[in-house]
Amino acid sequence: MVRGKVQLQRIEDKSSRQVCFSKRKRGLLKKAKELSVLCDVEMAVIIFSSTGKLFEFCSGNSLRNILERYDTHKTKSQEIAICKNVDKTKNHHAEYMGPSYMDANPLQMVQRYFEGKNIEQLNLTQLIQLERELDSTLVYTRGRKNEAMMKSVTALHQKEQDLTDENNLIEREISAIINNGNLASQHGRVVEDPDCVHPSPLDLFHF
Amino acid sequence: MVRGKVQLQRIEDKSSRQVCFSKRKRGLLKKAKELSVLCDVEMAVIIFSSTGKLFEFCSGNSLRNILERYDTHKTKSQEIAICKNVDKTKNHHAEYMGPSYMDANPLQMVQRYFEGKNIEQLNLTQLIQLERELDSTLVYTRGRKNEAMMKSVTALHQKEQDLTDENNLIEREISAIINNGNLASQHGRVVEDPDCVHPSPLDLFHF
DNA sequence: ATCTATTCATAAGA
DNA sequence: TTCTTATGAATAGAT
Repeated sequence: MVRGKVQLQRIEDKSSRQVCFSKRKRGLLKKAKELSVLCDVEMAVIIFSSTGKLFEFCSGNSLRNILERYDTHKTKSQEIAICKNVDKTKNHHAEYMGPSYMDANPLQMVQRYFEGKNIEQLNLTQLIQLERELDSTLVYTRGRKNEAMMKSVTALHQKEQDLTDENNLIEREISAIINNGNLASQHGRVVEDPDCVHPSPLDLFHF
Repeated sequence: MVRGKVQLQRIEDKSSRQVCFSKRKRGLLKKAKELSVLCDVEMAVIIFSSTGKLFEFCSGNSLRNILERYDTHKTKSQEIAICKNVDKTKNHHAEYMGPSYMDANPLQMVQRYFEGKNIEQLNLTQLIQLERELDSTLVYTRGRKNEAMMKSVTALHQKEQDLTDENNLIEREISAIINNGNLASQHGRVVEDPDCVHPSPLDLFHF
């Protein structure tokens, strides 16, 4: 940006690139801190240098918290949209199922699993095992969820196809009726009112 | 930073703060892009405005990938080494604890949570919710595990220090004994066999 | 690492 | 919100 502005492309010389990284990283982290303080926002910056070293900044005291908030935000906004669509089409999915097991806090699930034992009391070996199991279960659940979503999508496509076929059929029937009507008119020499336009078959459907 | 430099503190006027946020966010994201391109680094920026809106930047095409790399970086390298040490040194952690809750298949946990309902029978809405809850629980469990690991490490360091001190003490005692022995030999004019070398004090310990 | 000529970012005002 | 502008900041290249 100085003494002849630089092009926005990878600096090929390794040493210059390293120097530039060092300077600009400092600048960026400074700007990040300023933004978070001046404007009172929650934010995180994660940088992996080309040598694999990690640099980070976060506004509060826990980057992990921000990542969790990010996850929540992302999953919520996505899933709400998907849920809405799915539930609109297949709303027997959204039927009332008695007291929802889902209302429990996630931790309550673990505690129930450990038959009331508080997670704080588990030792390291137990925690490692629990982590591994939660991970597998999460992976499995994701798989099931994706499968369920794919089924929904397939079902929707099928429904779409069926409706399209039905529409075509009806359209053809209507055309036939109209044509018969025209033939009948012509045969009976009935003069048509020019202002009276036959509606297109498609106009019969409300979109 | 201009027309009288600003103080690094929260801008109290809401409107000014909003304007500042908008401008500086743009600037920061631009700088982030420049850094990632010029210096060819992997990076992510996550910003939540005070109104809760999410803004993000990432160098590649998936912020999620970067977050995973972040997790890996933070946990794996540390924990593998720690796990080995911990279970070797404090293996009362691995002691038998009666019928292990951990022996259950991860899925059994979920099924117990759903009171016997098979996960295959859950609908999409339930699966999405379950996924979210497992995710939170996993994050929480990881946090607890890391905490436990850090405690173990601290304890190990202390133990290491204690052992080192003890070794030094013993070493000094042995040296003293050997020196006394040498003095005695010289006084009694006993001819030493040159092939018979006194072992170093350290050789008394098996590593 | 330090210096300096430039370009960049942006606070304030319109 | 957007534009303009004066000025402080950032930084590429040199040392």
